[in-house]
Amino acid sequence: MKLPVSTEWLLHCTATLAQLEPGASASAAQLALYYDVPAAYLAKQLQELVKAGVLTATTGPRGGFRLARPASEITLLRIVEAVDGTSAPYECREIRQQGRGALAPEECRSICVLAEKMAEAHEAWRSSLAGVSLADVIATLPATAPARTRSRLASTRPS
Amino acid sequence: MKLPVSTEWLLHCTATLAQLEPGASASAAQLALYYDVPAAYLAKQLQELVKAGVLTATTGPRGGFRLARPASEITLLRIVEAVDGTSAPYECREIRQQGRGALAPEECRSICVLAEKMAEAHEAWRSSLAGVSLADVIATLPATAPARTRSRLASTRPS
DNA sequence: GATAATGTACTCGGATATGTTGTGTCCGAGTTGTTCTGG
DNA sequence: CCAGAACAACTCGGACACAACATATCCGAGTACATTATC
Repeated sequence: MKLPVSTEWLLHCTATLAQLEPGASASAAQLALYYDVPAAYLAKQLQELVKAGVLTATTGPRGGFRLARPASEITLLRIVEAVDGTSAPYECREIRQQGRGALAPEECRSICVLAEKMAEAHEAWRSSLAGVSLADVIATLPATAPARTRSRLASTRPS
Repeated sequence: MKLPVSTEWLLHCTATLAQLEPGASASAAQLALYYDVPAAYLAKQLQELVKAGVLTATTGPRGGFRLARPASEITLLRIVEAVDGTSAPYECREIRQQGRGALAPEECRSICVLAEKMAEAHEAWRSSLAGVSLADVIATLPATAPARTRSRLASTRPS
């Protein structure tokens, strides 16, 4: 069970975008320089966030990505699931109905206990992440952080 | 973020072993037939559980695997982590200290907020699984289940 | 008949191929801001 | 000086290789039981 490395990139990138002035945007190249990560791959992942409705993208000069919603409405869960997918890590394939020990179908009307417990654990994980928004994350930073972030990010803009 | 398919196999296999009489054991080949899964691969994974101290193995005829501890002391977390490893799915690589936006080391004395929240979510997941033991799982089964499991499992023994 | 040696069948354990998914890269379509030319 | 058109640079978006891990398989080392021969 391992999350893609790009998960960290996108969590930080969205947190960075949340510190921009309303209406401002940053390009994939800018963010890649800001964190020293592969630009093309980062762009590919940012597109996933666009599809998930977390970000919006504008093409052309001065374009880039920005938050599609207020930071307070974007949870860490939305971001993580946009990158990694919404499927649960444990997938019940009903092996209790296979092989010599196969149970009768009528005995399997209720969900397998093991699958249920694994699903509960996954839900606990989801709830934990759903309880934290980007606004919460920004709130923990020093008051001077957003201004510095904007300044340093602007220095990565070409020309 | 995806758990190996063998996770389901081993959860069911350990639950099956928990239904055996004290001292009895089942071989990898038996369990493979019982659930209709690849025997060699299942054996490989069962070895991981032995290394993790969840099971003990005895070689030779009438040998096989059995629980190394009482079922009440074996949590689902132990089993899952024995199969998949104990490392957290989110690995913080401190990208906040890289690139143009790199923070000063003295600003990074405390853990990154994002890494902290991801770790909390993982801990919620672990706690959920740590709260369920094999004994709890067995307790939810009908009272007639263990006897039937033993009977069907015995039918997979060779000769 | 009891005992000891022998053989056999079964068991785990580790070393070895293959497929799928994450990782990384590249190039093309589209849009915006700029520049140049003509009125 | 102003307006319009052409240009150029920057942007996203999707299509194309590479690598690592899960999956699947095989064969060898070791052990306990059953058998057999001997005393």
